Amino acid sequence: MTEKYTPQTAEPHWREQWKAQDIFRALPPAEAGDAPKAYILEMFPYPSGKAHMGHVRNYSMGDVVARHKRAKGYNVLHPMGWDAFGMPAENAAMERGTHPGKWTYANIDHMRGQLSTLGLSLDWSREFATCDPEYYGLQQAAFLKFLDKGMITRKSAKVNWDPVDMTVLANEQVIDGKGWRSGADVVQKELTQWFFKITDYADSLLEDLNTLERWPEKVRTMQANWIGRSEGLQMRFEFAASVPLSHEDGIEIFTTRPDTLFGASFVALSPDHPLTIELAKQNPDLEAFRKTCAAIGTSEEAIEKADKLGFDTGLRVKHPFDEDKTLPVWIANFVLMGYGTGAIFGCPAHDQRDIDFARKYGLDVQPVVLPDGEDAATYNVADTAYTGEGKLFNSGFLDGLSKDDGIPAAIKKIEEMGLGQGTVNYRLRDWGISRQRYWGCPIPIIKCPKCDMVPVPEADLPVVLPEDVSFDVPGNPLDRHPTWKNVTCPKCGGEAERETDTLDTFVDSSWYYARFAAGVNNDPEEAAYWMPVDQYVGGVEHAILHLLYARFFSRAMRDAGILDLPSGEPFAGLFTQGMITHETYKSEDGNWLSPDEVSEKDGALFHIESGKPATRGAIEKMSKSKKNTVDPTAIIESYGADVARWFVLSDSPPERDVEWTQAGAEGAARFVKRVWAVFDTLSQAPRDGKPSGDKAALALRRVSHKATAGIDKAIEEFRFNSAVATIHEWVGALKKAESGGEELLYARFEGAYMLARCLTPFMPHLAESCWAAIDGKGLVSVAKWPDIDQDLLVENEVTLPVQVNGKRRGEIIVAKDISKEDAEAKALAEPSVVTFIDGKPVKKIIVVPGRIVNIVI
RNA sequence: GCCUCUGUGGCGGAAUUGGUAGACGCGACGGAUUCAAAAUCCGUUUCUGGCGACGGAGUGCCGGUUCGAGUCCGGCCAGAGGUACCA
Repeated sequence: MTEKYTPQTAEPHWREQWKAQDIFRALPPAEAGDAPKAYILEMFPYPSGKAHMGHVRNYSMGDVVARHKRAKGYNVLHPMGWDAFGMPAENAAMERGTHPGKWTYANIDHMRGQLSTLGLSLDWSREFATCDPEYYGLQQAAFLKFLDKGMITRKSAKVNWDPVDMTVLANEQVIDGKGWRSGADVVQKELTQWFFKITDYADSLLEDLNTLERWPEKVRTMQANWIGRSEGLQMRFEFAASVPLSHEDGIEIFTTRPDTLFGASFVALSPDHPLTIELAKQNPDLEAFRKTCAAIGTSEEAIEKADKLGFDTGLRVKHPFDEDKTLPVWIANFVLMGYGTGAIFGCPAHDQRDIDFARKYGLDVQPVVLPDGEDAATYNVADTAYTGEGKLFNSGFLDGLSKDDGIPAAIKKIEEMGLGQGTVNYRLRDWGISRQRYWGCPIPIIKCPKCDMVPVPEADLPVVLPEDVSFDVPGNPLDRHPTWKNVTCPKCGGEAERETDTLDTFVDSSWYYARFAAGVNNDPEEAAYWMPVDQYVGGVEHAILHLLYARFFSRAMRDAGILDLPSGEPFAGLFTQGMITHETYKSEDGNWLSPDEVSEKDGALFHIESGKPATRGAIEKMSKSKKNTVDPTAIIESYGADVARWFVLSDSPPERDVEWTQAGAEGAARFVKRVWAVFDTLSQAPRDGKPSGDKAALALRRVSHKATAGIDKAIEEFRFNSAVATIHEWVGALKKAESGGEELLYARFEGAYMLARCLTPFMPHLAESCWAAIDGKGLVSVAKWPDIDQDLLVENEVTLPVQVNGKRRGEIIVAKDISKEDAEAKALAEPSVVTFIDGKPVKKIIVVPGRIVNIVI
């Protein structure tokens, strides 16, 4: 041992070197030469205050990919910025009286400091925050372009309204129907709001999922289901008797199961259907029913999980195929206004929600699909709807048809009758972007009593948020700001008001990747060069909303002529990572305790400070409220950034959750020492050598070359935990080879020379120190990935397991290319196998070359 | 509720295309070193029967396909993520 490795001094040293030599700056297209480009991006953080271990994991993974690409000769863009608008800043303003901007920028400064200690190979020159006026000004310009191109519309939508705080609440701020601060009953309020017409892109967003080969299958499936394209029938049920209503023609419904029309037993309207509203004006009981439904909430989850509620309007409609039959019209809380026409027909026998409803309110249940093997005379449906395949019966002209044939037949008939037509429907709704909040991007619109909605002239952009606001009074400060709000109309010069709503923060994160790509000069050509992102990395919780919005926005930017991206797809490769979890503890009185406030004595847990008993809770996602967060800074200070990085990349596969443990961190620290010990003994090692016949040397060289190939592949396939395991084995092999002949020592040096470079993506600081210890040229962070001798990867002998009736009974060592016959013969001669065959006749022998021999008796 | 995913030793997990289940790490246990400890190094470690040789069982549960299933199919159970105003 010559020198001890101390991360506390080595890590800052190397970071200074990287900074001084500016090695992580992406080259402009003109300087890149033949190097292919690689745009590596991790989802940028919300500056909530402190970086957490989830950030460490996310950015460590991205950094592995970025550093690996760089070593493979790519021109890499790996930027970082801040998703800086959002509710927590306003909450902080209300709680502490600071300005949201001040709070946000202070957080950014702190978190930038934390992230920079991780040794990430980031190009900081492109950094921005979405709350920078330069950024949101461009966003406002894009908004106006979209408006001009007809991609934006205004319509009414519901919000959660807190009548005490006089403010709009997010769904997560509504707890059991009450406002989180005021505790008041939340009511629903209709507001006219701005919408991006994402539904115009529904087909493109759905179809192009097929082109995203480097996206996880599950994300594509989730998005496809979210878009929810379904072919069906939109048709009218005519009223049985004429009614004094504006909807005198009847009720338009949408169905995906027109084949079951003969099983219809009711028609149901959404509580928000225009007809419902009209009827409620004449009927106080119905109005009361609507209020009951509204109290359930606006989230899909709340509506779907609520008990089925119905209200009989007393109206009746005609069955389209049976003149003698009429159906009752109900209002039902499970019918969503946002989907289809806001009205359905109910076929209880073949739809679970319909049967729940029918059983509750005593409505008819008429089966019309007969499962195979059932008797038409006796078949019935109890409380579980039958949704499977079968033959239609009790269905007039549809009798005997399958579901797939019955659907077009029913549609054809309805079309001939002039009652409706086959249509395509989407679950996807337009994207509501208006928020009644201060800390967001102002919508660049001026509301003029004469000219209506007037875009802010381009020369007046950005519309900057006013600084002089207070949060003493609830509600949106923009709404009561005297000078900012009141302006003159750019069109007529008359008195007018600004739109005081701001944009949904999802808008900010829907195009930041393009802003990074465009570089400091916001050059469209540079954006075209870097786009699309080659590898995007982030949490799986964004699988639907953020990723769908970003896919929409890049298409909209393309079609508005803002971004040159023919495919419209922003992310060519996507990886979704799991969360970091940690153990939780609770005190006697049920309060959360941080794990280091708890100790164990004689098998019992207790709170150190009070001495009172404590209990261990579940292992959960790290969160402040559960007091189970681990501060990355403390870890970095005591163990070094490499240890933190190594830990979050070890053990768990990247897509799965990983539990933070103290023991795991210590294990990582121990490994750093082991690696250093290998390099520390190499200063005297021979630098030159030749491949030779020395057995031990050859074996070690095989290990090194195989490991390098394995790590290379593992990184490309996002199996960092496998790469870590391989590095462990490799270091173990190098360590064992400490003494030996000249040839072995050379093989050891060669291995170390390769290892330093393979280690760089994972533990870049340690790798630099190792590289320096063996006189590597320059910085290892810019060294090329090691070359591999392919000959060393091939084994010529393999061990084949031999099974008898599928159970492993022995093994044989054979040449790699042994013939089936020889393998059979050798397997049959193996003594342990012979015992099990026990003289019985062999029925069959399966030989899978290079894999296995199975003898069936 | 609905959509998606996950489930393997004491723990995190590995297992290529259906082909030796438990790589690698953590922990635990035993040993070496040490006056002692820390650190380090070596060994054992799925459960179970057996002194042993060697068996039996085993990848959330129930069933199926196959020469062969952690992997494929059907049905359950449990947990996680999303559910359109958290980011």
